[in-house]
Amino acid sequence: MRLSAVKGTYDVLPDDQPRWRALLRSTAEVLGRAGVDEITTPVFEHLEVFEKSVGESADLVVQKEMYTFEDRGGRWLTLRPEFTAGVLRAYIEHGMYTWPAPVKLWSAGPAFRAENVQRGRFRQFHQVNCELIGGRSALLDAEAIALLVDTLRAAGLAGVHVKVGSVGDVDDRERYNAYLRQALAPVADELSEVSRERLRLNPLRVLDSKDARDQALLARLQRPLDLLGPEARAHFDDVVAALRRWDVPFEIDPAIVRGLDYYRFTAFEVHHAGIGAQSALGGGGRYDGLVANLGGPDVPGIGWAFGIERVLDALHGEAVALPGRQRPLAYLVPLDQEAVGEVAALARALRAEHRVEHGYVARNPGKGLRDADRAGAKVAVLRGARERADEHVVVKDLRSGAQQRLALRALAEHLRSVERSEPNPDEAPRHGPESAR
RNA sequence: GUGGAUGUAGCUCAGUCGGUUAGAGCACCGGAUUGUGGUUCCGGGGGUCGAGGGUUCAAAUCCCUUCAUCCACCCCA
Repeated sequence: MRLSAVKGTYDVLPDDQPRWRALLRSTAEVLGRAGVDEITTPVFEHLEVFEKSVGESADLVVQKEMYTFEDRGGRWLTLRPEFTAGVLRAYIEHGMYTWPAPVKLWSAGPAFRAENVQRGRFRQFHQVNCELIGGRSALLDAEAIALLVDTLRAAGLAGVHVKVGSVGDVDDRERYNAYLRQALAPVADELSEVSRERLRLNPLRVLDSKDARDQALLARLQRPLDLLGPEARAHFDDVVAALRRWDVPFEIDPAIVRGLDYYRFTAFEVHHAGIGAQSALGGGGRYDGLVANLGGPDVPGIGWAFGIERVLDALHGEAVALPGRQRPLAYLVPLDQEAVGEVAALARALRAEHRVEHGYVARNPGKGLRDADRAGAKVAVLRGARERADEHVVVKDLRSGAQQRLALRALAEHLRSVERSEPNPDEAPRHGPESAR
């Protein structure tokens, strides 16, 4: 049987690479200006890193969807299903709690979950992750949300919908769960099967129901936001005030819910309408207590992640112009055997400044120009016996068809002027978050 | 784990009352054009019709099984 990529994995082909690079470049720019430094952590960690991060309530599902294996040394290792746990492990391991707070870190790379695939959901997927660690201020919550929005905008996305809510503290959550059980008990028979099951296992998640009748029943109920304690309420109000002051567009979602229970206070999601059922581009929240769970000091933090595949999907849907594969400025055609070596040496010199390709076997001009055309070059440079006689090359502009004989030593300057007159789109400066607004 | 749709050339697809050597467009190679490309014209290579089994004189087509892909459910760090 023919070999194929593993289910849920895929290849990023050359034509797609510039889109990835552009997204990561603008991300690094926006986050860097905000004082967020990049950190790269391993793609696998000790199983315990993820076990401890999800805590006791480690949903069986969550465990089941981790790629865990035993290595030859008998260590139980897990391919990261998310970034936060690994980044916090590094934060603790390197004593970053002694650095001036807050410590701001971002990362990008693959993550792995053994899920069933559908649009926007893969088994190896890629995320950009950002953590602001070591501060309780609501300004950090607002900054995190603003950075997520700014990053997506800098990537060129317009149609992002930001939902902000709060899951409160531990007491708030317990209180709301109790309220839900009590409020829904009388109408349990009218709930969908899925929601009845959720009510039993994890009442909060009933709020996520996609069933219209469920939502009708829920409409009369109080939302988590309505039952927040005074501390969480004040924190949330501060976050909202900061976002409004900064003109960050968002809507309050009083029913926002997180699957894992390490989240405290602020929770947020960013959605996009054009990417199918998995409409979340990303999301995040505050996780006071997580660092302590992982064996570090009791340091609070807030973080988010977005899915690179989903953002690229959304960009495609918005028909945002994205760079394609880079094309050579010049393609050098050897017209005889001796010229093969000559153009190779010439290309090597010209590559100090430009993308230059060349043929590896002697071609007649017809074939050679076709090669140059297919390579997508702006100009073709021909070299054969006639040119060798007086140290010239023939330079042909493949767009206009204009052709000239040029002294070999004048070629570099000529190519420079071609490049100046029509810069490669991939090298053109991209707009920043300001111009995207 | 569940449901639906789809699997035919490198890519996008046509081809079902079962009936010659299975087609198109794009891509690729060659020629028209042995020192001038991209347009055009002519020609060519390329197929276990996802796989296995069955029915039939005859299967891409009908039946069974299986695998894969996509979308959705479930779940969602």
